[in-house]
Amino acid sequence: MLQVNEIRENKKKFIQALSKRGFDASIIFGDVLQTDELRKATQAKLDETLAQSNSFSKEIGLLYKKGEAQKATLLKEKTYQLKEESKKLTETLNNTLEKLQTLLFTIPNIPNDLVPAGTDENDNEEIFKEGEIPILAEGALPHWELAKKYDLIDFELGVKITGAGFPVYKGKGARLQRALIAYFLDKNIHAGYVEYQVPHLVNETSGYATGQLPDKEGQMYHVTGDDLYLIPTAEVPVTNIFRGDLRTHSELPILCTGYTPCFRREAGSYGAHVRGLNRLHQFDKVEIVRIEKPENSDAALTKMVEHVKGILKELKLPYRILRLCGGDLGFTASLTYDFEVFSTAQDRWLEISSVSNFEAFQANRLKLRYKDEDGKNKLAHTLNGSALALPRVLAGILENCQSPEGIKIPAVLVPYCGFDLIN
RNA sequence: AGAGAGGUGGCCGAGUGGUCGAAGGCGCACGCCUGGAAAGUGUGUAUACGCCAAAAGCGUAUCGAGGGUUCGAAUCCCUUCCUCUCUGCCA
Repeated sequence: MLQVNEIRENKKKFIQALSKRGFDASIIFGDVLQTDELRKATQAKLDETLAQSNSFSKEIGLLYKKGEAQKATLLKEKTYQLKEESKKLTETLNNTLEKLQTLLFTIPNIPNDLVPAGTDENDNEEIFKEGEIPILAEGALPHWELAKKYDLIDFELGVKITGAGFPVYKGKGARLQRALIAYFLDKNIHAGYVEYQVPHLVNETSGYATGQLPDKEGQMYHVTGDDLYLIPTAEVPVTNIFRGDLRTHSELPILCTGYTPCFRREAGSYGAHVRGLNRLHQFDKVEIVRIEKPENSDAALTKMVEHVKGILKELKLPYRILRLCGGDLGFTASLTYDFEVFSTAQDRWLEISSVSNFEAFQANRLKLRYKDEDGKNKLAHTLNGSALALPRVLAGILENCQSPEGIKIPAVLVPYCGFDLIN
């Protein structure tokens, strides 16, 4: 959520920046500023009314003490009108505030200067590429075939138990999953992130605070009996740890990591692109989250990108980094880098990580602030990224590391899973 | 799930209708004292919004949240959330 003051001060700049998303903000900004003016005026009037009524009340109290009940009764009469007025003003104020909030909720974050204009993923900018794309032997298989061949993942069993998109991992498949989680967490901890284990269901307030609600209501599984949502990413519970906090500057930056399963309804897409592990309703992910001072958030994003690069390099997976264009940028993000691993057998890139700076957008909803060096309270910046999402990393490993002898496990994972070959 | 108790500032804790944003203590900050420290002592120490160029200052709101009664609510009433104790259930 943007701050009204920022909109007022940077209206032109923001409209221009938002146009990179294909979002025309000119009308809604006008609405916002107008509504805010009304809010201010109403508030001022209300404050004045209440001030007067407060002073009368004090006087009445004093008069009673002095035993001058008659004078007090006279004064009481005067307050009735003020009361009426303040009731009306309060109602107007509440309506205005609600309207303002509703308006603000529909405005996406301002794209960073680096964000290229564009409408969809074709306009994303490739900024980095690393790792060799292996030349696979004749008859190389996509991961879902490999998973079947080596009995690693049972998709049908998941359908039986739950439904499509809920795979069952088995034997070395399950062990590899567990190894990846442990490996990622260790890498993150080593880089200074503190590990958290958080709830997998969150309340409505948390959903609003990180921006999943109301924007992506349909994407989350809703447990109606208790009015809770299954988390679509650890970002939600982890970031909400800091909801409402007022920290001191010396506490920042705060670095967190956590493993959770992620639940996504993802209605809409069919065909080969959702086969196997490509798109699931439940998958595992290790997330990193940072709370930063505004002046450091750009550098922090770079650090996160470098960190993820380091992991992929160790895994020896061919990958590239994309800078998302305005049209592909998430609602709450200001700048996002997507990591994609190359799936050789499918001959396509698969997204495995998304690293974003949300600047103050989330913090404003979260009311996450810190006291800076001058004692001023400021909104912090929040960032997060996957390090990493499991299924497509697994797909990448299966497909790129396959050989006639079997699947050769990347060396860094061997200590974690306890085997170096799947055959 | 049932019965009871309770939610007050960074923390502890007083406050049951009137100048209460809230006693007192702890903590913290700054100063005094000291050769230095401790002790002692003085001052200060919430957040949001608004007015003001800004500071100072002022106004308004906030004692879990929402609503009500009242001229006036931390204090009374209703709803709701949460915590604790006992009972029940349970990995």
